[in-house]
Amino acid sequence: MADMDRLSRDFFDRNTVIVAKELLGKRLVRVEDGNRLAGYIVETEAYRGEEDLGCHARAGLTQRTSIMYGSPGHAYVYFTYGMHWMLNFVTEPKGFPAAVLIRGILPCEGMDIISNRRKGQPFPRWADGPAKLCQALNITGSLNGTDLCAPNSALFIENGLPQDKISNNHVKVSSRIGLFSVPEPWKSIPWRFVLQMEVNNEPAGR
DNA sequence: AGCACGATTAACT
DNA sequence: GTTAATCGTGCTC
Repeated sequence: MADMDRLSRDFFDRNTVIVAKELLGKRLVRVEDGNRLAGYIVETEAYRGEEDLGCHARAGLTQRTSIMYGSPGHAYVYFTYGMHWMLNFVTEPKGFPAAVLIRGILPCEGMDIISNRRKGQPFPRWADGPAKLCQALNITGSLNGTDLCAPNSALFIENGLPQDKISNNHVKVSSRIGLFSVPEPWKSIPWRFVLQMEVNNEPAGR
């Protein structure tokens, strides 16, 4: 039953760092024109609260950050560097601004569409970056605010790999990427999680 | 109104 | 390793 596989709001309504780690191995699903595009989440980062000077919420409540102050289980999609979209999931109770940045997925469904959008790149590197996966799954600002827990949502998460099947030995923890002018301790806080997967050089099931 | 910079990527030396 | 591409956001004047 695919619907029982979908993560509910309770999953996101927890400490952001725990959610970021437990999102590893889950399956991100994008429904577009009736097609399922999907991939296993392999890299995440936690951004947590106004005191986290790496988090957009350091600026307080603004039009852009308001989604992070809302209910957990919604998509926060923002535009940066004049050309790239980034996908995040809002976490923690309403009123506390926090989100998990999805930094990489391993595509597993909709391979033809994804590979066409990522021309020139070899599998499994079609979506190994926060902007790359948004391009691969056609995620833009129109999906900002999407409720991941609503029926018929264009974006949601499925259980994917069972949590107890992911050994801590396969999860690499490090500081977050790209925070050049962010002061310590936020610059080095170990809130990045990477799932080390064994991957063939060819997509499965083709 | 103007400015500096960004949770990046691809292409280059 | 270095750099251009390219524009929304938040801050200062």
